[in-house]
Amino acid sequence: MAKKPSMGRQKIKIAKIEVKNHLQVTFSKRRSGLFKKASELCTLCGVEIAIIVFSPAGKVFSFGHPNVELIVERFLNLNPSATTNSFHLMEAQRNVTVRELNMQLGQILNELEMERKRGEALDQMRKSNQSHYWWEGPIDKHELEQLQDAIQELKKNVGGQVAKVMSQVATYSLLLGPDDGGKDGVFDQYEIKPGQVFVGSNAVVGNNNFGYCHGFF
Amino acid sequence: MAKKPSMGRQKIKIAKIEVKNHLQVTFSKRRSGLFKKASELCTLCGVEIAIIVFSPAGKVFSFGHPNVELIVERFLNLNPSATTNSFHLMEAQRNVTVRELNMQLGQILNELEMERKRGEALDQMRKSNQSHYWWEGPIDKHELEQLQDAIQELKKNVGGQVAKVMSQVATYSLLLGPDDGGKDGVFDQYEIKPGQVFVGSNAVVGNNNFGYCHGFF
DNA sequence: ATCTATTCATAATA
DNA sequence: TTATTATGAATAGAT
Repeated sequence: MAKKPSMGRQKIKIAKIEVKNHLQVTFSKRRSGLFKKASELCTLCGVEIAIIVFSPAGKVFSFGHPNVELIVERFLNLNPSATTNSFHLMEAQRNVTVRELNMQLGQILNELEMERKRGEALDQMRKSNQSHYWWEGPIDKHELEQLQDAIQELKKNVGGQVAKVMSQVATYSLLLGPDDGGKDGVFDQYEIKPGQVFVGSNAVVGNNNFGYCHGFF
Repeated sequence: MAKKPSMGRQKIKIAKIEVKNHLQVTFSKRRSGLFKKASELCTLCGVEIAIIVFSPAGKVFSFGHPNVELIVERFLNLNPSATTNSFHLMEAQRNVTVRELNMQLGQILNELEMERKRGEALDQMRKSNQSHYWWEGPIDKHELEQLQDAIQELKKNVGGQVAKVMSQVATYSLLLGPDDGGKDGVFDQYEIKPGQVFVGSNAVVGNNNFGYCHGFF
């Protein structure tokens, strides 16, 4: 039997591999190689990495330390640009605004409740005024004072609340800008079948323990 | 001059490099190597990749083809779990909240309107009593009308915003599908200084043209 | 950043 | 997919 000396690794041109089968093999090998390099970088340098790969076959492979989501989240938060950006900014802003609006609404409701109760006094008064000349009788001045105070309060408090709310709304509008209609969700042309989940690492030299990985090896 | 035969590449243990300077050098080299591998994988296999690296120094480096955001977005959309998920939950809750806020607003506005009318009645009453009673206050119809206008404005503006927000949220929820509980936002311990932007690729063998890259080399 | 001597990754093949 | 092996590439250490 003659030896069959493999040609060993041959130099290749970095260009799209056309032979499907060949491509699949190369993809598999290089993907695992890439993930291994990533894990080594994590361990050696104590960095945090996320890698997401969409294969032409429509599979998703990902590697992440400590996990993809965490890193992606961080990236999106501190990278206010493009699509992501408007979305996240909006999120944050809306969050704040809604919360505050809610609080103020609560206050307003309280004010209204108070006003309504005092308003009852007005009703009573008017009723009694119908039956006789109110300015002649021993009118309950106290009630009227209360009512006046109530109105003043309403004006002060509710008016203030409204002003606050309005200014917030104005700010909100400013931040959001003139309703860009906002595009939502991006969709890919692939048929997506999530890769299997892989937890921990094997086949990785060293004592790495990377928590999260899709389609590793 | 005697030759100085370098030891060449030495085998290293895959473990955290402690010598800071050394670590920095290794990080730099391996990061560029990783990105190069990634770009080659893109070209060879026609895949789409995003890599995000948080250095211990708090810098962010990223590589993406066609760009990081697109891929990350896609990943999050088809991977509604963990962190991502908190978004959904938050969205849903907010959806409810906004809806309720809207209702409350409506009610409040109605009630304010009623109170306003009552206030007018009081005003009339007070006017007729003007000459007789000292407790006349500085409350007048005009001010109440201003308040009404303010409320009207509020209704218009806030109402519009709420409607927009709600429709967006609804669309978002639909796209993302049903929620399944999740943890909340994550924050990192690093001081973040975004890396420099790099567009295009150099030092990459072949004719790759990757559109987006942070801190490449 | 540059230079080797080495280790490591992987193309070809089975 | 896994294994083999000869070779191309990446890189640790030093400059």
